[in-house]
Amino acid sequence: MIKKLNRKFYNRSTLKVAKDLLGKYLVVQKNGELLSGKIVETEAYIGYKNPASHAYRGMTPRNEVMFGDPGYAYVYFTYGMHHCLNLVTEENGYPAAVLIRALEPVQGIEIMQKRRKRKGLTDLASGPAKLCQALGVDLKFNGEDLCSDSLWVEDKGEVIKSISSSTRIGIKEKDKKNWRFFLKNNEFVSR
DNA sequence: TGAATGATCACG
DNA sequence: GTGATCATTCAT
Repeated sequence: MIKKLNRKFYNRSTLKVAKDLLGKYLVVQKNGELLSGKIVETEAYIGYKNPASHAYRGMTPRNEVMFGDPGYAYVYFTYGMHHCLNLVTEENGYPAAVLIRALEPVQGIEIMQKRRKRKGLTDLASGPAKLCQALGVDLKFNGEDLCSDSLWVEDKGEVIKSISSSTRIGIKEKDKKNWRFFLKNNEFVSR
């Protein structure tokens, strides 16, 4: 049974949402294209006290979506060339989101290969900026409603075997929180 | 290991 | 305005 995750799903503990998203399917529908992939790796960014979060110094024009209602997309541009996709969690006023770090490509693989200029499967969406390039996600998706018909997550009833966790990638603070989650022994996770 | 490449933010 | 920084990727 396939069902689109509703706002209630996102309005929960960010760590729970980050883990529950593994094995679900991210879908992007745009310009008549339908692209999707299984979520195999996520990271949690929670609250304003954690220096690793964009929300650490309070609300700014860039991160304001993180402070809003759950179930919306937070997309940001970084390193002068890359986009990253987050799904906003928890109640309005509390800044938190789950970074989607890697997908196993499922639908629209030829389009992804063309966008990524890569032939195989494992290199199409095995990183937060890679999957945005593959799916065509850019700043126009910032603030997009995940309960809409252009960007959403589906539960196909898939049962997850084993979840591993580790420290988050690419953040320099010595925060030892194991807030990165991924499917064990999955070949589509980053690096 | 380091270059690419530009938006963002704090500071003043 | 200015300068440091950056939840990355790819080629060397």
